[in-house]
Amino acid sequence: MDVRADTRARVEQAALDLFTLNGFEQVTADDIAEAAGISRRTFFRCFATKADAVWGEFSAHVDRLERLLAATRDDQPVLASICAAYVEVNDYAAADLPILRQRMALILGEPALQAHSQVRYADVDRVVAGHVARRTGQSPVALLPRLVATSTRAAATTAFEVWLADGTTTLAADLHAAFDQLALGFPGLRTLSSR
Amino acid sequence: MDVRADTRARVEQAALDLFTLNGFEQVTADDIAEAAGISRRTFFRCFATKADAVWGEFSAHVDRLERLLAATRDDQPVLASICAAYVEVNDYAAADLPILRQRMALILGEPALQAHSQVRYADVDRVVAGHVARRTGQSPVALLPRLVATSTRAAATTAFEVWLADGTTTLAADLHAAFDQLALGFPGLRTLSSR
DNA sequence: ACGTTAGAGACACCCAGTGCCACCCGGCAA
DNA sequence: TTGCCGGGTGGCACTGGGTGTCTCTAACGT
Repeated sequence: MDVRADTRARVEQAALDLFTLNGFEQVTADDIAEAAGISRRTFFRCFATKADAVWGEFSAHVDRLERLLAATRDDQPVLASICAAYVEVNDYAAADLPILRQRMALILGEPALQAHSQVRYADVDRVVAGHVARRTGQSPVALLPRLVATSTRAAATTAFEVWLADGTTTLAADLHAAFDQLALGFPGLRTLSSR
Repeated sequence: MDVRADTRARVEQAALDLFTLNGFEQVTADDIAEAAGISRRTFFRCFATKADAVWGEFSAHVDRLERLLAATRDDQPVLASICAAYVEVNDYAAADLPILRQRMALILGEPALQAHSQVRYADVDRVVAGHVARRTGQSPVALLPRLVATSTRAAATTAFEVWLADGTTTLAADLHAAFDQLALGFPGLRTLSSR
């Protein structure tokens, strides 16, 4: 199983490189298997779908987000705690940033991966909605918890897009900028045509 | 082509009913074709994918949303104009509500359709972001236009979920409730544990 | 009556994903 | 050494979504 984890990482990198080079749709499972030196069947044992090869250990990130939210203090505004948790969970070492860029460029750029991402985001939303529900005493399926969950995730995704496209900003800074707009009801909309 | 549109509608209804009854994944394209009395190949000429059969004339809705946004007056707050446009474009006749419920229950409930929806939503987001960009003089790909687009869409989707789950509320009322929370920076978060 | 053309079916094909079985190899008891 | 066992692997066949292509037919104008 040590070998197994190693294989998984090797397959993942091969897939990432092929997807980046040729586009997600153009790369077949056979291509990845061949590049990684395994059989097609083994590829699908490492990753349930082609798309999963791009997401790495995402469920671990969701678990970490959940723990971070559970550990927040109650005197902190709800949105601030969510923002801090998002920043914390996306605090990568400088050495890991290139691979993060590669991953996110695929996820945000390839239609098939955008589609798949919705399923992953649903897990994130459940966690955030649960946090808001706990803090406000509402049901997790009520309007406010759900709305906060989806719109904070929208903020995070948008911050990622801007970070990816710009290249000069910090992910943490972009996340804070997006959350600030959201928490204040889009004050940027009130300074019209400032250009 | 009169026949064509007629066929399309018949196929769509057959697909909708089969999906509702047996689940999206369980129904094959052959099943739908047989139920509609056409060949499998013809089904895929009516709808590019199985998922598209659920969405009907969605691009027409997006076009209508775009026209509604273009027609808004500039002295109206940006968020208010977007909310009004969303309400307007989702103003169905009472007779059409059952089929809308059926459609949305599938889209919001079936994982495969949730995934597909992301691609459709991207078109909506482009339109809304363009509107915000025009109103604020910013680039459509800047943080604020994108953020407003994604979070208003999140609000609309959440409103749909609540409307669908509740059954006693009006879609317009739920949309307004969600947009109000968003526009005011979630005032509901400040009345903690009111239960 | 004649070609023309769009819609439909038939068929072959590609690829994602799954179930099943056979194999190989390291460990372990007799 | 022999035999058994269990996990990782490959091979293979199969289902199902989606596409390209050919053919047929039926409506159309002249």
